[in-house]
Amino acid sequence: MSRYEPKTIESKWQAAWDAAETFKARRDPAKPKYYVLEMFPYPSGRIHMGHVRNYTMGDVVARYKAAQGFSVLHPMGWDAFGMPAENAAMERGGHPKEWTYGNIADMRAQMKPLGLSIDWSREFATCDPEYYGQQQAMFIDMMAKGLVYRKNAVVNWDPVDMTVLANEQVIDGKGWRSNAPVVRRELTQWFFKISDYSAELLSALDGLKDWPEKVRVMQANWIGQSRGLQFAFTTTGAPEGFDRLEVYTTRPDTLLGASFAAIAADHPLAKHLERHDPAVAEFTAECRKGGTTAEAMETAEKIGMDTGIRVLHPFDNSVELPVYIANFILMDYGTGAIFGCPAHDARDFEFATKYGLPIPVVFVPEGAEEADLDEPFVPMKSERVQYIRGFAGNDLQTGEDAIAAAIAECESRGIGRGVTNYRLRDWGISRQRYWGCPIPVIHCDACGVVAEKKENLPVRLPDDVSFDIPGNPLDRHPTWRQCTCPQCGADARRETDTMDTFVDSSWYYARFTAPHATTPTIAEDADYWMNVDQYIGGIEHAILHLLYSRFFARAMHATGHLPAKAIEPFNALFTQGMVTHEIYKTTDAAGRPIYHLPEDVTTFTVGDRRVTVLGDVAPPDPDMIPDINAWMQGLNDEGALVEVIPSAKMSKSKKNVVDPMNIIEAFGADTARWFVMSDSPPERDVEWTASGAEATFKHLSRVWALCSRIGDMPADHAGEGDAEIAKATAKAVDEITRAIETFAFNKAIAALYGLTNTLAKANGSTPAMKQAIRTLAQLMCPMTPHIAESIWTYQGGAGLCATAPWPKADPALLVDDTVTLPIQINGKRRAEISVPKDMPASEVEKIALADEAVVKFLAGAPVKKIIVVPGRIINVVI
RNA sequence: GCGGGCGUGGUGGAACGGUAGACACAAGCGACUUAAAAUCGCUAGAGCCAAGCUCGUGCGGGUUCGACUCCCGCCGCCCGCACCA
Repeated sequence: MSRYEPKTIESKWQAAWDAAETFKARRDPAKPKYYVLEMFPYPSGRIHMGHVRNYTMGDVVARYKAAQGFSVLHPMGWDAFGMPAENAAMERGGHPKEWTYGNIADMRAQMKPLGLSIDWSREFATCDPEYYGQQQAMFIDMMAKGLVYRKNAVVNWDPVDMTVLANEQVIDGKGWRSNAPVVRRELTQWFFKISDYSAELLSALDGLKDWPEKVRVMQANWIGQSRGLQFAFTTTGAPEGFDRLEVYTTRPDTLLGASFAAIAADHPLAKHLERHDPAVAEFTAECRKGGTTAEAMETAEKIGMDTGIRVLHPFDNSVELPVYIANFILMDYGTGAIFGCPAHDARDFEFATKYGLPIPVVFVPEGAEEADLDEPFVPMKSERVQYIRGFAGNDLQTGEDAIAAAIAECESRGIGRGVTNYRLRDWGISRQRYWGCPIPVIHCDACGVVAEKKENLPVRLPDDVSFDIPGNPLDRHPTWRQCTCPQCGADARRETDTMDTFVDSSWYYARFTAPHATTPTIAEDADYWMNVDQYIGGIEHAILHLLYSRFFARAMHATGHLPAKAIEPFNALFTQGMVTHEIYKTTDAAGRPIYHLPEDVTTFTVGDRRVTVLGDVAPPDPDMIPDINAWMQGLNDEGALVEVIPSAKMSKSKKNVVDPMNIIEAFGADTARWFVMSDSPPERDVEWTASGAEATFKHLSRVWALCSRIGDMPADHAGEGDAEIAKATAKAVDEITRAIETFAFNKAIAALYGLTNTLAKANGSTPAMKQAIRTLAQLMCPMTPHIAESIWTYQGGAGLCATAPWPKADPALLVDDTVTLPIQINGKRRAEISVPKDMPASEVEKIALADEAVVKFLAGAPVKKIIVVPGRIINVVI
């Protein structure tokens, strides 16, 4: 066996797998299926280390499951619509389509050398008309089911780029690209009725046992269920049509602490008032102005304006409360109107203090007397407090109990009703962009808004568009909008909004089960392959993508495109950590930071100091440096000394990136794959270090050398220790199997190091050594499939290692005949003994007490108690 | 503010309530070499320069024969949400 040359063997085995169609997913009723999916990439043009880590994890699972006898589906595609393609077209010319498909080709070419066990025959991009046409068909089905609707919504509008911006695209109140002040504008937008499923999306989280707790909690918070009372105040002095004011509260128990009511600036009453009163208009404009960012919200002062309108307290019509318009009331939560209870709500307290409103106390801490408050008293709802102004019992009780009693009491008095509210709002999917899935509807003067006929799908994006003028090219296309009404046949106009790209990624997992079908899915395929057994991706998609996918699967079931079992599409979810790297920084004369790529710096140790300098410099001879501080100061004065900032997510702007292609070029894919799986647990961040990558390559070279050495052994070499080798191998099989099952890839790799070290030191018989290294190859195969194939073949393994059944550990080899038991005296380890594994406890006890070291420690003291945990430990208490 | 998570050698990290620090990186020493690289071997939590002992998993308590692990209270860091009535 020659030297370890990853480049040669990796392309060789990739070709062999291709030729054998090793990874083609086949519907095989005789086998259990396993569907493993990594979140598909956006085709930016370059793969990065995060991709390598994500896809390697999926690949380990896929290859392992295949070896376990599952029929595996492991596909790959492209989340290909979206703004960057249009931005590129605006900046550099060209067409988003060419840019996108060019990037896909580039990225595919970068991914293939990783040797992933992907069924490439199922590949698609969401911008393929065959894909988005089926998405349009489902949109039409969803319209028919009432899951789609249009309404006016306030959006962030960029007046220069003439487009709607997402909240994340608004920076300091300005458009992220145009830098123009963003205006709030009301547009008619398309929505999916995800709110129909709020309760179910929440309750079904409990069933997702194999999802990270963190993600379930984040989703639950996002859906934001609350239970409260909705009721109407009677108003006085209000304009016609506003004689009642509906409010929602989660604290109806504090109703007798009400001192004012407040409405949002966008509340219908406020809007009515602003039309007739310039002062109100000025105030509501002020409310709307504030930034939408979190910090702006945080620091914004609470302001209000007394409308002069009064509401009557529902329990006592002689009590009148003023109605304010206030900037901290949100129109799209509850009813957009509240009653304020300053004593028990921080915001209401701040507001009441500012405007000199009364602060009536409803309850006090257990055992306390009523007193004026310097700050609001807001206990946990589970805390017991003494009610003073309760109306459903002035007892010592928890807020929870009081709220339930208050709702019941109000309902019986005919004041309002108990209501469950959700923060989750309907999903606005309209985008005024070109590079997205066209919404397949038609506007007809006679018939209104009508769905396109399915036989006319896909509604294709026109190719002849330009991006030299801001705005949506579909709007200004000379002919694309022209069409005929599917209902009456008259001339009509196409919708020019396209869908949010989150729609594209909300069902791609289902499409992979039948990627070329002329319907969105095919029942038999979806039935066989769904659900995704293991989904792997970044935590950044914990909320939106996963929640939308859960909704979409339900919508697909409701429209007949997925079986009932698939309404929760992802059985298990794993969120992997990031790949991080140190950041190398110097500063220019003006003190501005300059960042440097890892390959542009050199690090060495001088004494106990780690020094990083610019350039490819040879390490200095430590003896030549009499004064390290002076020497480093010198480097600093030259501008050569680099500041090392602790590891952070790889990002282009900080230049702390390592290009996977450079690593594959230098060390091969197996090294890259092994390294990203080693050391750190997969859910945590892993730090990429040059020395680590190099060390990995050295290790693989050692395995190669070991294989070579075993290959050179004479066939009749007897050696010794075959039993120990078999045991070590069995233990490794057991350990690695369990590690992979539990996503503890770092532990699997630690065990692989262990077995390799054992074999390197062993001197077994030739057949025993060959058997052991073949097993080692199989165990390595999920992480480093190429070198595994080479070793497997070289050592006489039959067929491909990738298709060989996973090794099983003989249980008899996993238990040792004798065990070493530590002996503790009063919980401190003092000695150890070796005993046969099934020796009765009483015998063990005797031997332990007779042990020389134990006798010495006991020094004749009486033994109070002795605990023998079989096979584990002995503890002597004196 | 609310919610979730984490704190172990120089570093990444192991450890069903049962020998803390597996495995690896970095480091040091040695062998081979004219030399270096590569390779191989050894050392390594801290302290008492050794056998051995003492102390050690953020801090303080508790439960237990026994606690990195479980419970209570602090401290620190990370992440998510955030004017949600």
